[in-house]
Amino acid sequence: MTLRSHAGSSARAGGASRTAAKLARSIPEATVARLAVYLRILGELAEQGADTVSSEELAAATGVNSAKLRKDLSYVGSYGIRGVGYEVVPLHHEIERTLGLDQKQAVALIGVGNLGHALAGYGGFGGRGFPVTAMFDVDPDIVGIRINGILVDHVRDISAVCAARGVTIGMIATPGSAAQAVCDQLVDAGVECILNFAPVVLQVPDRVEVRKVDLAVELQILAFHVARRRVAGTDGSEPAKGATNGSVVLPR
Amino acid sequence: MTLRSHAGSSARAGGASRTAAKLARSIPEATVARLAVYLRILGELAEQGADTVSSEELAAATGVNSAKLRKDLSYVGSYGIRGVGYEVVPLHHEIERTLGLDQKQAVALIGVGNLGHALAGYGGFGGRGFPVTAMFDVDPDIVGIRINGILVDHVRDISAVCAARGVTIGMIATPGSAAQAVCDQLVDAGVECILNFAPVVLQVPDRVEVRKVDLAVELQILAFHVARRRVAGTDGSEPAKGATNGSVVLPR
DNA sequence: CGGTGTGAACGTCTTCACAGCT
DNA sequence: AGCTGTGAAGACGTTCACACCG
Repeated sequence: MTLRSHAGSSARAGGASRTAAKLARSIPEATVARLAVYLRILGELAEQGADTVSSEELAAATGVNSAKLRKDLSYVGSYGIRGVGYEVVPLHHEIERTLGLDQKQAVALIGVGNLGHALAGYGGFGGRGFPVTAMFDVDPDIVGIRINGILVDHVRDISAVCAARGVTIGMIATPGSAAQAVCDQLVDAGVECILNFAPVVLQVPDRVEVRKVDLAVELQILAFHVARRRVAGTDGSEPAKGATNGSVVLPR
Repeated sequence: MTLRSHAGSSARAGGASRTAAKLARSIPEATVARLAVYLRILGELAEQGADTVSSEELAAATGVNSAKLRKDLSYVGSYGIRGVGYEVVPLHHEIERTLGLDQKQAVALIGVGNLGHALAGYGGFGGRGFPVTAMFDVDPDIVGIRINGILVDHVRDISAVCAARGVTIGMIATPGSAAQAVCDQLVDAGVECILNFAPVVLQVPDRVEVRKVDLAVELQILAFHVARRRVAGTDGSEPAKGATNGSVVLPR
């Protein structure tokens, strides 16, 4: 079986999308990530009773430029009214459908240590269509307890439990040393999407999608920017409105 | 003061890099993120006593293709030996210097709830040049306790304490409703880099760099891929080795 | 010969600018 | 008149392929 490895902070590695490329509309990965952000703001606007938003307003609230926002929304369809803006509720609904959030995804959490506890308690999951449906650990003090009503099972039962409960997404929050073995079991259970918090590059078959969240990497990227400012900065010169290239000046 | 907002999952919004663009070497943001990954693997290789690695080997271990890896490394300088590979220790050292990791960064953590606790206990920080030097919360049960030897202060003292301890990076792990106020105080204290875990788009002055880690967004992106497979997938057709465009086929 | 370093080609994402609808 | 939707242009990042060096 061909293996594909995954790296980078929150990076995708590639995959499908050759089949039937012309038949269906195709959405850039970058757009998908932003749609999720628009969705949250639209939800807030709906709660506040707003009927419509202009691309300019929604762009300001989500921190993107309005042309990009309009192009992003054009991928989900034409839900705007020219001269007026977008209808909040229909647009919200349509983005949800586009992201596939109308079907709930059962999530498994592996590793119930510090981070795992935090993830288990994170309200943004269950409340937003991602009920944590299974939990696993190896620590005998943790296996058998209940968190949010979910029994923590032993890691050795990952395949059986995940398959039985129809888990579609796995979150790995184990130490790095255990991550690959846990990942292999998830793959055995048929899980095809994995969110990896462990600081290792997982090897998975081509059909499995891995996203990585690497806290140390995030800090290192910020450290780079701090260092850059130390030398290049201090001059107070504004980078000119709208300067948005991703490059950066080296410390030396 | 001009405000700039930040959105997206782990996204940068733009900024500097117009000044002296030709004078210093310029590193793409995407490369910076990967350098941090190479660094970790190089550390492991060094521990195992490896002297040299080829681009092919290091690429396999970090999950990127070898051409990209060589190009990335060319930004830090020529530390490879043709016909042999890269010397592990000198390369490791040089990447550290390039990322600015030779100078330790004092980190402040705001919000010591579930996630905050996990972040405080995360070994990858202190051990890797990012000592958590200050912690803040509003909960009277938490203010005053010590975690890893660090006293948790009240959020109202953010500016004073951060300025006094030379904090350069702030991590916001508060509920969304508190995040902007906390962020404003960090900015007042002179902090210019912020890692935001709260599900809000922070408004900051141009000089401040924000990175966002949004767990709900990560899951939504994966959900999108699950939904995509449900319709387009199931055909088992391999996407052809090396297919790596970021596009994706819509559920409908 | 083997593997790095890099110009050039390619593809993707972003921005611009305006036609066209309400 | 105002704002969306989108082709076209531009910037950026990735991949290719090979010259060059050890």
